[in-house]
Amino acid sequence: MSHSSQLIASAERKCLESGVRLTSRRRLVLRTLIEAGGSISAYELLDRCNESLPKPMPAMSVYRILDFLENNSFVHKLTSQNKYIACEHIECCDQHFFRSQFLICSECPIVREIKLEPATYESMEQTAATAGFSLEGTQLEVMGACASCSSSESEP
Amino acid sequence: MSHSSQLIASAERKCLESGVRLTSRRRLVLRTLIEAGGSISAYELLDRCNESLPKPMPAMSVYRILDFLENNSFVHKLTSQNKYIACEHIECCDQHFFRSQFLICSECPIVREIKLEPATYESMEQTAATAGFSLEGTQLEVMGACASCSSSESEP
DNA sequence: TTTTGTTATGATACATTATATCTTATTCTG
DNA sequence: CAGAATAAGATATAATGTATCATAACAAAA
Repeated sequence: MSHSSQLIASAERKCLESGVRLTSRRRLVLRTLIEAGGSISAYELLDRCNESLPKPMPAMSVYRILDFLENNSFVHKLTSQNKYIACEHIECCDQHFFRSQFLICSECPIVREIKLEPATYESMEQTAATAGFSLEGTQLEVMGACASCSSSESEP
Repeated sequence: MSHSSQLIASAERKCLESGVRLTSRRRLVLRTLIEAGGSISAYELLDRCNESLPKPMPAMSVYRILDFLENNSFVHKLTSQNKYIACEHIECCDQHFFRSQFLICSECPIVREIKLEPATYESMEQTAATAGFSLEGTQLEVMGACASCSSSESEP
């Protein structure tokens, strides 16, 4: 069973549990995004989906489906990039019980979703409090160089 | 002297020092953004600028000018919002010597730019390192409720 | 001070990202 | 099956941002 099929199966299970429908369109969008292996734009995703459809789907559908997939934590929007990425925790026992931090490589398409350390979050929270702000379900997006890009940085 | 004039004067001084030109268009855009008192979109900014111009300026100009103002640290782009905001440190002795954290109120247009605590940054850096990422000049944008919105939260 | 090069802006077209809205199809429920 | 609810299609348009070529303003050298 391929990696993506396994993830789709998990998503399927979660949908059943929560009583929402993972229709064939939604499955296609999710699978296509998973197989993209990184973040892509909604229109890029649309194009790739349409390659496997006899009749192209309108852009509106992709946005609606992305909405659904986001609400069900199968997909995240990288707001700083206007791109979308499959959640790295589709197979986790439960929905996200922690906050995410996205490490976005500025050289290549790699994006890693990692757990935002509670200590980091708490210290941000405290700083915010000094300005009278109380943070809300924060998704952190930070730029950087991934392992392979930072090692090949100074090559010919 | 009004608050915005004071800031413009500081910007003027900094430009002189670094040998770049704060032209009248650029001054207008900066002043308009300062007077907006919060974050606004490029087109909103364009419209407001055009109100004080005999002949409207094209959108392209605003984007170019925003580029200039960003490069000179007079303005920041809130990438998660596709909006722009005047820097809160235009009057500081020097260019940004620290990283910024933007606290964006999800209820009202208030945005506060505060210093990202080095400890917070370092702990993020460390977490990132476990995924092989090295962070690059990170601007943090987080959502929350500002002081006045969080206090009036449960009112009629 | 004219000429020349650089920087800034104008003008125009277009690309990209996203939403509104009305209609049709599909699926669920009684 | 009827009717309700949900999902998807179709179409139009809004919002955000960039490419590119032409012109204007300014600065520095001749």
